[in-house]
Amino acid sequence: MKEVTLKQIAENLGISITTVSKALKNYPDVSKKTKALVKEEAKKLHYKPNVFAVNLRMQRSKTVGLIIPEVVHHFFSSVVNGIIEQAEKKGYLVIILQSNESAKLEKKQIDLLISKRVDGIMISLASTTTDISHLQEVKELEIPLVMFDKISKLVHCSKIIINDREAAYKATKHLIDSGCRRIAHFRGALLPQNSIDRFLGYKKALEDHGIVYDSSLVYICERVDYEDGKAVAKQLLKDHKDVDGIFAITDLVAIGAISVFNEMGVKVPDDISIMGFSNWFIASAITPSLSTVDQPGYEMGKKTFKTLLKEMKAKQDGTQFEPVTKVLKTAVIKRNSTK
Amino acid sequence: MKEVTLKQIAENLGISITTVSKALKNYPDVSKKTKALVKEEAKKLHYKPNVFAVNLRMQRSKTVGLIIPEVVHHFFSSVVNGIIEQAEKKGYLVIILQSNESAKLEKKQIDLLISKRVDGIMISLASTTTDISHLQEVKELEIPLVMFDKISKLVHCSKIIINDREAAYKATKHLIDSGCRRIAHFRGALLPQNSIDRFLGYKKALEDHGIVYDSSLVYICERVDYEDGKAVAKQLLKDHKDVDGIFAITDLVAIGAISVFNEMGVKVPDDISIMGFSNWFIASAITPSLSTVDQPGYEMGKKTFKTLLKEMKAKQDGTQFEPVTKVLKTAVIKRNSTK
DNA sequence: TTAGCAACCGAAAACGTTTTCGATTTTTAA
DNA sequence: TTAAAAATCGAAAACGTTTTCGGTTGCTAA
Repeated sequence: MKEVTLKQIAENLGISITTVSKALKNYPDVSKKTKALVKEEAKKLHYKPNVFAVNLRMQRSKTVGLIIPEVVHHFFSSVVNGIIEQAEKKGYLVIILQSNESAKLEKKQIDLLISKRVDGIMISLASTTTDISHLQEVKELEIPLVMFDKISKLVHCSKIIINDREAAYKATKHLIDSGCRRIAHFRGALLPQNSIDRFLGYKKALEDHGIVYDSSLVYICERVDYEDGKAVAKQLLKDHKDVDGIFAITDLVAIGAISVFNEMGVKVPDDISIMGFSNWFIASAITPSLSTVDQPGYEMGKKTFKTLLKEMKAKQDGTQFEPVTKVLKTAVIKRNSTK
Repeated sequence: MKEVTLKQIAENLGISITTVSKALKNYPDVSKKTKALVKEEAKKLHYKPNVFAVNLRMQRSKTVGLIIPEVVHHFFSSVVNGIIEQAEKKGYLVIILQSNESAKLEKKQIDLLISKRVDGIMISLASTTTDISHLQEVKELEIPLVMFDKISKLVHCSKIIINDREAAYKATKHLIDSGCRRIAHFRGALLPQNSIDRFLGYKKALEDHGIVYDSSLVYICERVDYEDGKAVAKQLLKDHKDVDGIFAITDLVAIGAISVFNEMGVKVPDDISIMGFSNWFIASAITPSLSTVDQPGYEMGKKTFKTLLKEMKAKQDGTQFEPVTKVLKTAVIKRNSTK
C-alpha cells in the first residue's frame, strides 16, 4: 500500500526521475518510446501526482476561497452553485466560509484564506463591514480578488453586481403603473449599500411619477427576515389605513407581510399590492404568489468565478489585469401580489 | 515583498533554521532566551508558515471534502452550515462539491478529493447511486469517511442519520390521531432509501391503527419538488374524493399540494389535512402554515464533522477507530395544516 | 580532576515534484 | 570522414518545512 511516486516509476524502468516527470508532461525532449513506456507504467501503478509537492513547487494550490454572509439563504446558495460549477469545470476547488454578517469574523477568514495560500478570493461583504483594511491586504499581496453583490466601492478590484437602485426603481414603478398611489417601503438597516440603493430607487420612482415622498411610510427591518416583515406590516396597519402598495427590500420581508395580511383579512392585491425583491423560490410558492424582481444569483456566481479566473491567469502570465465591473440584468416578475 | 521564511529569520538572528522552527513550536530543547528572540523576530516580519511546505512534510492538509446532492436546498445548506462552523472552530477548511444527484459526477468528485489529498470526506449520496465502489476505494486508502442523511448500508463507515421510517410513522400517526382515516401518501422515487423508509413508516402506521393500506392512495413524485406536488395533488382530486389526509415526503411537495388546494377551494385542514417532512423555513411561512416533521440539518452537520474529526484524530494517533452510527431525533411540529 | 548529565543547538534527511542546464548520443550535412 | 546540429537524457537545485540524532557546552557530583 505504499504511495506511488515518480521515483518508483523511474526505478522500475531504470531511468531518471527527471525523465519520468517530463514524459508525463509531454516535454519535447523525451523520445516517443520512453514516453509510451513511462505512461504505461504510470497507468499500471495508478500513479497520482502528490499535490502537496506540486503545490510547494509551483506555489499555487488550484483552490480558491469564497466568503459569504450566510449559507442558508436562497440567493447566496444560488451564487455558490454557479461558482462551484464553473470552478470544477476549470479544475479548481472552492473553500467556502461564512461570515455570519460579522465584520470581525470576515477579517479572520480573509487571514485564514491568505495563510492557506488560495489562488484567489471571492467575497460578498458582511453588512456590518466598514473597515476594509483586510481587503486592501489581499490586494497588496497581489491575490486575485473579486467582490460580488455586497461590495465596497473603496476597494479597487473586479465587481459583479446588479444595479440595486435601478431594480428598486423598476419595482416601485411597477406598483405605480398598476395603480398604487400611497406606497410604503420596508427597507433594510441604514448601513448596507444595497439597502441604501434600493431605498433611493424607491424614492426616485415616486418623485419621477409625481408622488410626494413621505418618510413616515418607510419602515426599517434591522434583520431583514420573515419576522421583521410581520412586525413591520402590523405596525403599518396601525399607522396608515390608506396605503395601497408596499415595496419590500426582500422576498422574505414581503411574505412576512403577506402572512399578516392573510391573517388580518387584508386582501392582497385588492387592498394592498406587494412587491418583493430577489425572486427566491418561495416567491412563487406562496398564496398569493409574490411579484418581485429577479436577482440572478446563479449567473452572478458564474460570472464571478470567470472573472476571478481571468485575473488568476493574468497573474500567472505576468500580464496586467485591469479590474472590471459587470452589472447583471434584473427583471420585474409579475405574479399575483400586484394588480 | 519577498516571502518571509524560517531561513530569513534564522539569518537575521544568526542561528539555524532548525532552532527557529523548534522555537516557534515551543520545543523543550530551545532556551527561553532564544525562543523569545525568535518569536519577536517572527512577529516583526509577519512570518506565516508556508502551508504548502507543511502539507508536504506532514502529509496532511487540514482540509476536508464535502459532497452533497444539491447546494440550493434548505436542508443541505443547513447541514453545510453546521459542518463549516465546526470545521472552522477546529482549524479545518471545507471543500464543497455538488453531485447534482448524479452518481457519475459523484464518483468523479470522490476521485478529485482523493487526488487533492483531503484529510477526510463527508458525503450524502446522490439518489441514483447504486454502485459504491468509489466509496470502498476511500476506505481502502484509509481516508476517514462519514456518510450522512442519504447513506448506503453497504459501506462500513460512520453514519449520521435520522430514522426516516420512525419519523414517517409519527407523521402519519399525527394525521390519524387528528381524525384522518383515508390517508394518501405522496412518496419519492422507488430507489432512494429514505423514500422507501418513509413509505414503510406510513404503511406501518396505518396497519398499527386498523386502517387498511390502499396502494391506490400512494403517488410517486419522481423529482420531489413543488411542481410534482401540484401535479400529484390535482391527480388525487380526480381519483379520490374521499381522502381526508396526506403525508407528503417533503415540505416542497406538501406546499405544492396546498397551493393547488387553495386554488381549487379545497379547505386545509378542514377538508384535507396535510403533513410535510423536513421543517424547512418555508413551512412556517405559507398559509396555512404546514405541520411537518423536524429534520435537524444543522445538528446533523455538526455531528457529522465531529465524528469525522474523531476518526481523523484516531488515524493520526495510529489508534483503532470503530465506525459509529448516530440516529438524530426528529419531532412532529404541529401547525395549521392539520387539525 | 573527571565522568556523567543536563541543556542547548544544528546538520542533514526527508516530503515529491518541476525545471534549468549541461552532458551525451545520434543524426545530418558537407 | 568529420563537424555541426538535433535529439535525448539526467544531475542537481529549488520549493519551505519538520524531526531525528549527534555534537557541544557548561554544570554537578564524586
